[in-house]
Amino acid sequence: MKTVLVVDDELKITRLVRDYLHQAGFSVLTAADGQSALAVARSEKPDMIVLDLGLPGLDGLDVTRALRATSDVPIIMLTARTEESDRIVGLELGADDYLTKPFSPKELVARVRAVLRRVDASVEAPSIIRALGLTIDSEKRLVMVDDRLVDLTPTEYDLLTHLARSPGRVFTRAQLLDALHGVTFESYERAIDAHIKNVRRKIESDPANPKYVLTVYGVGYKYADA
Amino acid sequence: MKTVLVVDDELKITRLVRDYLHQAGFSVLTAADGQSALAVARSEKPDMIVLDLGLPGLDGLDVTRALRATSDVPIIMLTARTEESDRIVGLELGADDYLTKPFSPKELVARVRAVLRRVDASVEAPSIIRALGLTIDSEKRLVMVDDRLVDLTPTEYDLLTHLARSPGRVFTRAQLLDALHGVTFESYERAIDAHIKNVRRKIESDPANPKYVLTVYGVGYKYADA
DNA sequence: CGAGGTCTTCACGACTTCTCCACAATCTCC
DNA sequence: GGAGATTGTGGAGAAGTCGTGAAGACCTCG
Repeated sequence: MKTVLVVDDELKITRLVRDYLHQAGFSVLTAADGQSALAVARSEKPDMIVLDLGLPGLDGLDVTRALRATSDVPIIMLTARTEESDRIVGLELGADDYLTKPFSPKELVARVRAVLRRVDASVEAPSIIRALGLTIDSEKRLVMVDDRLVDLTPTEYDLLTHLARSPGRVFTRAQLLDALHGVTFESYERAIDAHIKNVRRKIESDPANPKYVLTVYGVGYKYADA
Repeated sequence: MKTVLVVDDELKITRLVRDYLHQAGFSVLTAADGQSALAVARSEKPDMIVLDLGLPGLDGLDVTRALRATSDVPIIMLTARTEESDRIVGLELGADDYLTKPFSPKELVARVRAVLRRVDASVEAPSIIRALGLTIDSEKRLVMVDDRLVDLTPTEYDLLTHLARSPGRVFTRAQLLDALHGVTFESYERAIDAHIKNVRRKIESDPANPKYVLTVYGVGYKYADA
């Protein structure tokens, strides 16, 4: 799966973009300023970066320059309509595409796909996930367990989908919270347990001996892989 | 594969643009003056035309007029920064986008893609949609529910059509706003709720228990699929 | 510039879901 | 088997979400 780093100081925008990209099947990281963008880019090595030019402190052009010194990760720039000269400088620095704000998120997803396709041909997100007895249709947001349709709340759905996308992979509670809320929030990790309980009650025939959503003692949870 | 005709009298520019478009996977034709541009456009029927306005002899606006008489091939205009009035005339004549010189070739490629995507998307849409009890004739913009003709406002019509084109698929409010206006922030997502309410009042026999336009709690809305 | 229709925004109540807690059950390791 | 840590679980209150009527902003056309 491809990872996209989204950098913008407006929470509303990062959230919107994250949701769209996530629904399009990308794994999404976010950062709100230039410093942390560079840090995340270096440690996580995303497959592409969506970068707002108008950042406080280290701005988007600085970030582009810093990145380009060591990497040719594809970059899509977001610019306010008035920053035409910035845009041109950005393209000269090696950005791959740009969008002016306000922009359509659908358009952004299309551009992200287009840029990634240019780099690597295999970028189509499967909208149907199958794992053991489970089938998830992410367009319709339907979950079937052994051909039985299950009714899940939004959080339960997101949690189960996240686990089932990577069967066998173990997630900590912190990672799952992050997947549900985007930001690693100061919050009660054991809220995850409550959602796990509810998911199990709905999909497991014997919730006390789960077949699908398994506990990894001392670490977290995973979806079964065989 | 899509074919693009590039018209410019400066060889340096046609060559640069040709290379970039070619690398982006397009087949490229070139012409250096208005006369030959028209000739090539007629014989080769390119999928889109990139046209410099400042041509010797028959200029870009003349070419646009001549083309528009018989075809609606998408046109992207290239203009010098000073020719603002030309640009406006060009857009009125039916150009699809424009770029001012000097421009970044990457940017041009992005625009070519965007314009082609727009055109393709509108071609795919079938003109009559049937879904459950609903029939939509998108040429006449008529909606029938159980053989009863319903009078919808433009926004209501667009909203319902968007939902009904993909029965069962869940749309977020942001996606629906995007579909209605192409933009999603700078705007109140719950405006969608108001339109949903109005649509339901017009098409549902019991708006409090809708059969067609359904709420997906915590996510958005969908059109029923079974 | 005014009238009619349309769209956006707001505020409130009804409802659903999430979070958090306390305690019980279970697991790990010695 | 026992001690300590970790996880399961029911339930209550907090937080979030949706439906709705009403008010005003915003067209658009005569």
